[in-house]
Amino acid sequence: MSRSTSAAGTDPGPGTPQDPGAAARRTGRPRSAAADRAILGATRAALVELGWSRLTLGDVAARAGVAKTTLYRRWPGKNELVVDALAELFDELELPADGGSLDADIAGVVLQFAALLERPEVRTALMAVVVEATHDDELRTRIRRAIVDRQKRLVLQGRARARRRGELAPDEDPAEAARQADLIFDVVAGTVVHRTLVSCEDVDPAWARSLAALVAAGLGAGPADRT
Amino acid sequence: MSRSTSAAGTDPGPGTPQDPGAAARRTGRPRSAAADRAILGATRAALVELGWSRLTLGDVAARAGVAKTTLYRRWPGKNELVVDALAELFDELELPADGGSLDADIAGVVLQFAALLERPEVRTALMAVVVEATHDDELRTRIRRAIVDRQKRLVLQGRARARRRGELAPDEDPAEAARQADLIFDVVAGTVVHRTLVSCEDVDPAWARSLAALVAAGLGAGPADRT
Amino acid sequence: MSRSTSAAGTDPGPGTPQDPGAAARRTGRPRSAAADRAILGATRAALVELGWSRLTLGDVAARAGVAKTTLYRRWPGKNELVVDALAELFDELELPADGGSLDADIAGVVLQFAALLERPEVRTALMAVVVEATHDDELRTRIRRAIVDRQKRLVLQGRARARRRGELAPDEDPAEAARQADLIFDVVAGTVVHRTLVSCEDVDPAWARSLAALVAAGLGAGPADRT
Amino acid sequence: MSRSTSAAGTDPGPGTPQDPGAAARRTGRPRSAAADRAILGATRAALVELGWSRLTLGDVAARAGVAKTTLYRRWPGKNELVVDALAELFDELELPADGGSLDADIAGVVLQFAALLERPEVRTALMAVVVEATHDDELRTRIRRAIVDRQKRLVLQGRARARRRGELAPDEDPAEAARQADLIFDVVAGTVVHRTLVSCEDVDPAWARSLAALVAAGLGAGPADRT
DNA sequence: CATTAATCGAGACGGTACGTCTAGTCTTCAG
DNA sequence: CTGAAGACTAGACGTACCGTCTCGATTAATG
Repeated sequence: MSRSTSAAGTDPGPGTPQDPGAAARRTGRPRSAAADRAILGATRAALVELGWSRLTLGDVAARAGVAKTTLYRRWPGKNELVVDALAELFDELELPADGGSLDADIAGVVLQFAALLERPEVRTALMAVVVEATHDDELRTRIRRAIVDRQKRLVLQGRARARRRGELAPDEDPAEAARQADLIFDVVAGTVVHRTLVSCEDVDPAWARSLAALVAAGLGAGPADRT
Repeated sequence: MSRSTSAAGTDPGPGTPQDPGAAARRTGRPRSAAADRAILGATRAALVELGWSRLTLGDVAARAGVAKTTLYRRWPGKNELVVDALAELFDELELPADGGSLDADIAGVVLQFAALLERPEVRTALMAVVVEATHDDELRTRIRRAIVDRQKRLVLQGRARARRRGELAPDEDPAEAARQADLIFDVVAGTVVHRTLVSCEDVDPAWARSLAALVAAGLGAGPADRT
Repeated sequence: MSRSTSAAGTDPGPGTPQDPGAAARRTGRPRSAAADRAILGATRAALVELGWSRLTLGDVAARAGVAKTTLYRRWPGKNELVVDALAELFDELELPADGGSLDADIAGVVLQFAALLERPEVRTALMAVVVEATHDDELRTRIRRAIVDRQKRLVLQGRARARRRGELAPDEDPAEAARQADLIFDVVAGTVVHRTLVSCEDVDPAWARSLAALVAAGLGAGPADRT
Repeated sequence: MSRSTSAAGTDPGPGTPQDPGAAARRTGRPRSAAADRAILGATRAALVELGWSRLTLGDVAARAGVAKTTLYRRWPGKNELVVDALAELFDELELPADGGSLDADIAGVVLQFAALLERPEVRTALMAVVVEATHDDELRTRIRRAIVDRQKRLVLQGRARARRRGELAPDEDPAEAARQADLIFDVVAGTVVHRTLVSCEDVDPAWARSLAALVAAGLGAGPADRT
């Protein structure tokens, strides 16, 4: 498990774990790590049962066996809490084993991302916090750091793998390459989200292959042996 | 203005204006059409200022100079009201003038859709109601009818135009064709939404052309027989 | 029942009952008189069971079968609510039937006042609101109007009766008379309160006669026939 | 300073200073006497600023520069803390110098007690703890020992002095004498409290003389044999 | 002098009540 | 019957204190 950002909450100040050697929080009773775990777990469970809009922090606290204050000490509100609760799931995203071709790799990423989006807690909450971030800059950067960047990494790794295989030409203009990677990311993630949330249809392997083919073709990736 | 669906709200039964000949509501004071307009306008204004989650119906009623009762007589709740307020904007979507090629047509649709999504009230509210619809079937149909189908029409019209131009082969398998149209729709709409809401970057013509090129290439639309 | 001040609450504005003929509250649903009664009754019941410091407005609302908002619409807080709840009891104070002598009349007043103070809701709450009024001018005037003046009236009536009987000389200096009435009032009320709350002993007729004798002697009241 | 009772607080068991010879607390760091003083002082200061109901122990601790733990180690709660904070002030009560007559002595006591009650911390807190004691027997005894008995002593001393002067007949029936002393105590203390808290008027020497005259007359203290 | 054990500051913890806000309904009067 | 006004029930909100607890760091008196 690689995340180290979240759960530091409202007032991480000096002394959060990723601040080693610093004059960490010396004094007072330390925060309970068990409470952190219980709260994030309870949040996901409540999302599954109630959905985003019926989720209340009082209920989360009760499920976690924790006082409301304990919750508010760590997160400023529902939005931030849910972002961190989701982030723990996105931690597990990894580039699937090499599928042998760009098509196959993309399809693998699509399926993995879709599997995440089909979890009811993600389905109900992911876009909800994105919507909230519309009017909240801090929340937006929190989402970017905790969730978006984690996904984007897969796109970059996949591109690198395809270049190694010779399916994609080496980057000539780095800015252009970044632009293209961003586009791919928006296409893959956006399409999966739209399919799942707006069109309300499941992502099956056939659909994933269609999308992957479309993207790969759009990238002008010839078959690997074309070199 | 072409819509005729909405604004019938809670109690559409007999008596909606477009229900001629029926034993329409005979008696009592008729509902004020001015109130309808004021409410939908106030809803959009409030969305711009407050965003989705801070929007309250009491506030909308106050802005519209209308009693809460009047509002609840027409719409069952915040979700439905906002869908109708957005729908008025989506009414204006039309397939842009023929750009001469599939690429150009797609880019035109992308830009038009992006222009809508960059309006703050749409940005904040569109996905919000979609999220709410996750647990609400009626709302989902309402959104589909008032918003989604209106967009999808553009995709179908664009495909038809491309086939007339000879860029796309005529449909062989109608089911396959529908599946492809759905994919295109998810790709275009999903990517634009993701770019706008998650990546938080504006859609400029260059980006629109990139996306259009990717989609067109993915469709296997060569410059076609035009070569 | 003579009171007409209370229960108008926070925002009596124009239109409270005692503002007849004025452009009274014309519009909107009128406040429920039943709720008023239920709340004040529930307040007294809760005081009896819980005492002042454990009394919570949420509990009062629940007992009254009323929402908390209904309660806060009428009273700004616990202090004011309790003052009005007590005031209804003090409404019933009246000068006892003529006892034939100043002594007897004073003893009657003492007993009547003591009977009120021995009710558990009064015992626990009366001085509590007085204490709160230490830092709250508005509360102080509310107490004065709703409770204190109602008691003081008895002193004035008793003095008048004694003068009619010839036990007390007619007032020569009105200012001096007022000062004396105030002193009597502080002595009678203060002593009974102190006996009841601080010394924690019941007021029996014998004690009442002792106090009455002391006060009457201090007033220099000869027996009535002394004229 | 004569008090030696308080400050033993929660855990007086073995080890309070006045528990000599016992197997007193032998080991460990002794409690800071400075903290005791700081806490009681901070309590009075906070009472002056905030009044009884807004006084919080967290605030007292902060003012005293002390942790909440330190405070709770010594006193079980707000009530007991405030009683001890007030008690330090009542320690200073003494029977004023002989005024030459019962009247004058009573007036002196009245003025002295009134001076105490006009201190804002006493005004707001004295009756507050009495009210709390309504439902708390332990607190009632604590108040009686720390405050009430200290005042009552003055009444007894004053009566003794008056008897020595010949203004009062020697006690015939001790029970009757006790009853009379209690009455006097309730009259003097109760009246002063009522004047100060309920009527909200200052006690000036003229008023004190009026009250003293009334009480002395009621006691049947003629100028006695002095005539 | 080292040990020992209670104290200290700091602050997290589970609770409870607060007073406010919003949702959606109901009740009154005016047109 | 509509519409404005506003009271109504219900319940979540985020905050404030309570009194307890867990830390690491001081201190005296004891050994």
